[in-house]
Amino acid sequence: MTQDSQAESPRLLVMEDDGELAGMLATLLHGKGYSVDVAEDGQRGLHLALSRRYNVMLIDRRLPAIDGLEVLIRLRRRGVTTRALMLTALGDVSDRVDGLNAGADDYLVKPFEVDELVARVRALDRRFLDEAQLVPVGDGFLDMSLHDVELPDGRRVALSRREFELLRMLAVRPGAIHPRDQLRSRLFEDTNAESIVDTYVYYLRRKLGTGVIRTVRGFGYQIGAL
Amino acid sequence: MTQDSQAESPRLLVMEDDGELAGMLATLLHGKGYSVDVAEDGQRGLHLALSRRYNVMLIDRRLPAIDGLEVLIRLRRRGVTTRALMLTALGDVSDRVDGLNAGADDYLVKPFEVDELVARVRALDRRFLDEAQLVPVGDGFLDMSLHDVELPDGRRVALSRREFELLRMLAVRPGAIHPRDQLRSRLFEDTNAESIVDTYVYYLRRKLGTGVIRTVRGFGYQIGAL
DNA sequence: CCCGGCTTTGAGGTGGTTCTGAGAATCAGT
DNA sequence: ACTGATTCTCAGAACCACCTCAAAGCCGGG
Repeated sequence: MTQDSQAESPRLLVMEDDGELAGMLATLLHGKGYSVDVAEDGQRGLHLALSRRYNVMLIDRRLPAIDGLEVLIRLRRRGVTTRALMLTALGDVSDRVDGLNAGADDYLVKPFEVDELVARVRALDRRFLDEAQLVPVGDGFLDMSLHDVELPDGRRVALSRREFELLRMLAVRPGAIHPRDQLRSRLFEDTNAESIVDTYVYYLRRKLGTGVIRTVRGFGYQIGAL
Repeated sequence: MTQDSQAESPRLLVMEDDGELAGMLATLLHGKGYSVDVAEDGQRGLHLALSRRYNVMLIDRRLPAIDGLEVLIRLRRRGVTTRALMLTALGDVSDRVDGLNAGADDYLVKPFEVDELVARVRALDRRFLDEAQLVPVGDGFLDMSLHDVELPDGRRVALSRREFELLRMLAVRPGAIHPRDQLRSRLFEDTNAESIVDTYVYYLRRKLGTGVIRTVRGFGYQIGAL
């Protein structure tokens, strides 16, 4: 599908129910070189944020279907670390505090100045790390668009959807330990088997060699670093 | 104060020329568990930020000697990445944009709500903690994210879950004496053996050497502090 | 509809971890 | 130095996390 997503432009997700404002934001940010998706309610926003990768999300505090704050909480609970800029109504301080505690990286009070919005988005975007096309795993590279791995000897091994998702999760934050429970709830939501993660780690190791994914007994799995 | 406040609590640097406000901030944040240094002008602020390590800096936009914005720019140019929260005067939008472009991670408009300041500082601090964090233990370092210890000779020793929990407990408040009963009730809730803590101290000493954890006979164990 | 790959499930084995207890060593006070 | 209390050492057993892998279920393409 999105073959041409080689486009280097940073991706934004705007969750805003006011169509006019949303359109304005999209136009504005597009003009600044961003690729913008718009979700008009929390439901769609949540879905988009889970299924695609964004550099920054703009989330209106109040949204239909699922409230903006709730969307953010669910995303963070699922391990999504995408930078979030929360848009709040004027004057409600506790709202902002709630947003920050829910995992927002910043917020902006409506109505806001255009300059400022752009500056904030830029600031958050600068902090954005991943979203690379080729992510190093072990001595090879995970190709995000082809869903395969290029090994140091040049061989390419294809990954199944689940294998890819698991490896991506690990690879995006190299060095970090990913608790097995977190991996399980994020990747295998409605699965009963306790050892589903283990099994896929096993599959990956069989394909990539045993040196890539490290087990941290009692905690989880880790990639890269050391 | 006491020289042992080394790695104990998160460290903040407040650059603020209004003595009253500075004092208020220091008291407030100290009450929230932070260790706070105050610089009354840009000169000193710059010097402190360069010579010591802080988790978060609060910088007043306007400062004597060297302007706050200028301080931040110089720090960033020198490669200092410490999170910076800029305090700006009311209503000056371009000021804030300048601040963010200069490398500020966030800003706050004066006058501000106390809750909000704390929430912002917490948010920034959390971001800081996510990036590794090494806590000194003896002559080595406890790596909080990797759950292991880096010894002075470069060797790394892995810790089991319990070993890690115990060592972290001791390491987080260096110099403090941790009563053995307190350790036992917190770490080994449902365990019968009276000497379970002793055993794990033994395991740790075997891995880290005998000089790291000190026994305070009749009371408990202690780490760091001479 | 049938085939082949993907996903899920669970059983069995392995080895590190945790708990337990008991004797040896050490310490503080007399 | 003696003595009782405290701490250290350590090994064995129970436990549990993890690995391996086969088989059954699922789903989509031919």
